Amino acid sequence: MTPTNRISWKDVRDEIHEAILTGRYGPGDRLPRDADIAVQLNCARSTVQRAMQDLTDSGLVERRRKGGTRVRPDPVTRATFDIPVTRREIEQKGGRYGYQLIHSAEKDAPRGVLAACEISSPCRMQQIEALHLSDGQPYILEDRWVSFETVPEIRDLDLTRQSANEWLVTNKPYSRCDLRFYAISADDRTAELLNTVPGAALFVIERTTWLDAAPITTVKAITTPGYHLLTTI
Amino acid sequence: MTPTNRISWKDVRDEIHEAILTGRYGPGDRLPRDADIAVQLNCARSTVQRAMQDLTDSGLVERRRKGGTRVRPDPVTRATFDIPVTRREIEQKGGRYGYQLIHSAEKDAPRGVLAACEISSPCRMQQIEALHLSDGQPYILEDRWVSFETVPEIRDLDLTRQSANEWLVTNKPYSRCDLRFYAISADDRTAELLNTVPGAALFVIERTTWLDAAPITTVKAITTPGYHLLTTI
DNA sequence: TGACAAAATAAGTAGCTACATAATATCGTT
DNA sequence: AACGATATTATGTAGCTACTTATTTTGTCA
Repeated sequence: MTPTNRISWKDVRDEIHEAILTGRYGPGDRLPRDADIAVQLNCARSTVQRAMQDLTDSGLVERRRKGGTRVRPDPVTRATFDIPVTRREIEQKGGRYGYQLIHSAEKDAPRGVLAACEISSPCRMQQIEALHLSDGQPYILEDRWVSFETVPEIRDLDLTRQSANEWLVTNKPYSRCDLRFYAISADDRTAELLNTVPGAALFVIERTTWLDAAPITTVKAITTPGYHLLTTI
Repeated sequence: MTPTNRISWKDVRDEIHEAILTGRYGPGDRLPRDADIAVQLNCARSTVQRAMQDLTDSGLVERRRKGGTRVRPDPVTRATFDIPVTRREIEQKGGRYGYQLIHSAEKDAPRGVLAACEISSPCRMQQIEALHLSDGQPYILEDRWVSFETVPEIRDLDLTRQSANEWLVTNKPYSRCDLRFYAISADDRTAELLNTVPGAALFVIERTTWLDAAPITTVKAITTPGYHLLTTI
């Protein structure tokens, strides 16, 4: 008998979450200590600990040694996004993926790129412009700069067949990644490449990756009008 | 003697991460089972478990019972964003916060709002338009719809002094939150309110919150030109 | 009163055991 | 060979103990 009357850490988490939702604990309030909650809910402290860790990760509570656990006084909305390889993103939406290299050349990295990579001295990098297509229509225009130092192979890669996006992601794992989201107005050239009108509002995903302190690549992914980025549920 | 030669789960995580970075395990490869790693690194299986959980959360590996652990074959960039209350966001950037109610009235919720709230039948809601200012300059224009059913108090609130953003966040915790990011072109009215030119590209953060199945509010936060959203490090 | 040292406290971490659960692998039967 | 029942396996979870660490509180002395 006794059909799993054990309580799971998710139960504990939901219980506490519920108590915050119903206002039993408001922003800034201190929660009972783990050990007391454990006794009250008849479970082990480690179970409460796991539940609390989850609530901390989701930004709902703050924990400090000796200070105890309290509901965050300045609630934040914490959201997680998954940004897949562009090919997969298009295929998952049911589109037929297409790829087109526009341009690839060695150049002096401009100021903005150096800043994104957090390097101060001038530097030559490989600039790659490419278009990702869904069902033949432009989907994302990527403007990428790749560091020779971290990715020497980039000189000899055939980027007409495989995108740098895909090659890098499978061959150059990173230890740090910064993302920036913003909007730009399409200039004439961008508009033409993306098959839209100059001045159109475009959503931009900018990403820089590093291996330890060394920058790998920085890329500006300019999306077509109507592009929405959603939280992963 | 023996000055903490115990190995931490973060050490284990970094060790495995390192092994993936250096290519010892590539996308799709299967890692040794937890127990073996534990023996190899001379720690308990629970320590390896914790490390693996962290690597799973960051999207680097996949774990399946009996199937074992493998490096994700389709690597994703997983990013976390914190979106604070607008007042705090402005203050943290060193700006002086200002707030201005533009308009508040009961209305039939339009299609888009109903869709965002995932409700099918027509519904009356409170529409609130307000402007958040930084150092007297427009910063974010918010177009908000609040459900009477979940938030009956909204009828009697004085929104000329306190923003709905702030009131809701401290008084109506949510159990679910969806976010959408995209870009729009400023129409004449938006441009005037945000003190910019019609056609300017604006970054939009749209957010809908629920308490269980019941929608609380959906809000379109239209930012001023130049707004960037960064990952939290 | 103020400053500093010592004690107390609550979370964090590591280790162990035991059992649950979900996949997969195996084997026997038709 | 195809199928289904069964065994095996690797991760998931819960409980316990012991110890560590950061932080606050208390206490003592100048």
